[in-house]
Amino acid sequence: MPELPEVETIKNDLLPHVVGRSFAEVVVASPEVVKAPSPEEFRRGLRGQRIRGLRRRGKYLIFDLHSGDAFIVHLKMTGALLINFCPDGYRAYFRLDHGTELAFTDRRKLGGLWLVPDAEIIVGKLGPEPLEAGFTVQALADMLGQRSAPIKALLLDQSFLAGLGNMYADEALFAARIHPLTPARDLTRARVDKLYGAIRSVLQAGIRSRGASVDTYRTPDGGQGMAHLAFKVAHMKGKPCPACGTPIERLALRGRGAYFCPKCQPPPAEVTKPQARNPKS
DNA sequence: CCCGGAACCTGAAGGC
DNA sequence: TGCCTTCAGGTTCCGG
Repeated sequence: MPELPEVETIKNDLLPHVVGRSFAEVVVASPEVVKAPSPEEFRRGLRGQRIRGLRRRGKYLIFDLHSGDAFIVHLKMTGALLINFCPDGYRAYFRLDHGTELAFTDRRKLGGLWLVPDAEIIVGKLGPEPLEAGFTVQALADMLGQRSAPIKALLLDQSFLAGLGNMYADEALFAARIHPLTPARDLTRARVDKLYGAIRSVLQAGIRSRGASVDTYRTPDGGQGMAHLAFKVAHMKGKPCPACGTPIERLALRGRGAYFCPKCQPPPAEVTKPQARNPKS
């Protein structure tokens, strides 16, 4: 499940192979992965274009082209970009002018490819980058403001903050000792400070470990990341909390699994006693 | 504007 | 053994 550290790793690995190259051949094997324009316009429009740069924004991978167009990839859950290796069942295939081959694979076909005249059409609505200098602890405090949504729902909202996904959100909340259902506006400033540091440190650790290879995540050379080996709560239901030994619990939040330690991350008051709300009293 | 839930997609895993 | 349900979750859309 590529989140910020996984996409950052892929970007860094691909960078030396693609910058300055141009697309010599474009094959779309699964038309449904091309989101814009039409698959045929995409194929014709991308062919011949030269790559000026490659960057990451949130979980999007952006190939900036000399024409000003942008070729954008989102891997969603099961997508991968492989270099010089094209497995059966690939969704799209790209050959660059010096012979480098790129294959886009995506078992579940949730991922997407775009060719747009301006990258901002796709990434313009994303929130701030958590690892950039402009994202300060005061900025986070201001963003949380009077929001009543559960803190974890906000952390997963890409227009709120770009790049965190389910795994790293759970890890950051554990590191900051915050229950995932805590209303954002109920966080004390001390908690916001801890959360800010936790978000940045779990993402930086994830990048250093080349991402987390749960499910089908692969680096462009087909290798795996090691970040999941350091996870403390994500996907650890029933396993002992590394801090206190209490079994990790899972609750459903917005259709996602939220993993947390019930002792280290005590629930907010309203969640503790839902049955106290009795109309007949 | 804000919030929550469903849908999309496919394969693995668990329960009975 | 086999069938059924649940889980996995990034994003978008819809309804209150």
